[in-house]
Amino acid sequence: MPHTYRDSQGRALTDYPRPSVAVDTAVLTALDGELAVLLSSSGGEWTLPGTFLHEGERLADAVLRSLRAKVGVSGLRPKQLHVFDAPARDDRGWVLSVAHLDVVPSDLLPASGLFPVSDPPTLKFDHEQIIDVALESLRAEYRAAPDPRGLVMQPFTLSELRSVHETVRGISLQPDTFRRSMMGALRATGEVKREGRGRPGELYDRIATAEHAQFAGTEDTGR
Amino acid sequence: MPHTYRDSQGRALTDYPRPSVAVDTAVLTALDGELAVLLSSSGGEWTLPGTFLHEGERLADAVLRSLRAKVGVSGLRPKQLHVFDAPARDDRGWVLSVAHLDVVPSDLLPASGLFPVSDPPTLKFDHEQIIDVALESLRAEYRAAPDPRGLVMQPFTLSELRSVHETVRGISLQPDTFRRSMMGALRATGEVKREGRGRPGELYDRIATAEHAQFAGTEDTGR
DNA sequence: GGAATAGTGTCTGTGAGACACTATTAG
DNA sequence: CTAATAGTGTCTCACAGACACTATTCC
Repeated sequence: MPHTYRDSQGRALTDYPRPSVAVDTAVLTALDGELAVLLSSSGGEWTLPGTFLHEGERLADAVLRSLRAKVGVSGLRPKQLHVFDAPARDDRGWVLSVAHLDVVPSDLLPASGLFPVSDPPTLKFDHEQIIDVALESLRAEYRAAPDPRGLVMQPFTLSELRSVHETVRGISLQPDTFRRSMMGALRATGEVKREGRGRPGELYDRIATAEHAQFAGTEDTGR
Repeated sequence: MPHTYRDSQGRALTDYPRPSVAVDTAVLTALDGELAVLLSSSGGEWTLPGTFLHEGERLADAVLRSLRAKVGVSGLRPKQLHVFDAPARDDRGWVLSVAHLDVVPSDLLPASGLFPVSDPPTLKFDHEQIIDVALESLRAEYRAAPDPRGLVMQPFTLSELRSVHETVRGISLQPDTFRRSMMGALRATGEVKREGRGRPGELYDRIATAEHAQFAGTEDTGR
């Protein structure tokens, strides 16, 4: 049994007031050409899925636990975003919230809990702010790599990849510029995808060792 | 007196185990053409200045309090970086640390506590990691604006500004490219600075309304 | 004058952005 | 054939990077 630490006044750390620490996660996904966020409703109010941090637990593990419990999804990659610390942000008491982002293909999520990020319901606490930060973070990730969160099944055509980028960034992109900006980070499989009319698209994989692709993108102004 | 919240098991938030929450701050400054970090030594070990979060206190205020107490500086702008949450990171118990960055002109700091970031002493906890994150964050800020942290006294010449950028980024920059990249975010005062030999430099202010200056910079390869 | 520092003219290469063109499929 | 989708050629513009030049000061 380890000794309990005592400070110069002979008090243990637990003799001082401590906050509760929660994790709250913006689970984002692409649905019908729009980004959607997963919400749960408790007591007539909408919130992001979250939980309190347990003793000896990592923040990322608390996120995974809360998602398994509330949504039944696992195997994700939580990314820590920001600590929300306004003393009165939670009416239950002194609660810090460590906001996280995670991304899941929409078919693993319950459709009933998904709301478009462009028009979510009113949320409790500071959860609307969390969604804003998560959105900005996700967009930054997709500016830097072809599909860092695995929203497209490999292999994919450039149309499919572009469609995901348009969804994530909320704008339409020019096919030619998009193609050229991505090619450096993709590997051709040699296969093609025949589907419907038109010339079949070539299929690509992401290059694993990707310090690549400073993709900046181009808004399609609709000429 | 407000009611204490009780959950479905009739327990208050404080009936569950909670971590202590600390703030630790990498206070960076420019000293002798190098970035330096402020360290304090307690019990033969070097650490970043930090403190425990008090009840009802904002994280940023805890940072300011710790810097006033340990360094006697105030009026800074702490930026939250990341939560370090390894359960065993602090041998005193379960302590989360919210890492922060702050930047202070070196003449306000005790020279005895300043160490070059390129070669710091061995630090306790995960504080070396905090310095790394802080460095990256500071460099990103200086890539985006002329002097976001006020390391140069206004008005300044382009030489002075460039010198600060070279210090922050740890490389030397070409005067011509640097000048052109900065001009869009500066306002000429019409004054000049006469000092020593050579043509006097024109003096500039930062443009306050700065959504400006996507400065990327140029390493001087030493032709 | 010479040395030192500040600032400009201008060429080159790269890459985003845009538009028009060619290529390959289904029907 | 036409319609539809995929992909390329190439022009323009902006800008980083580089080098050489001019400008203004002190000594």
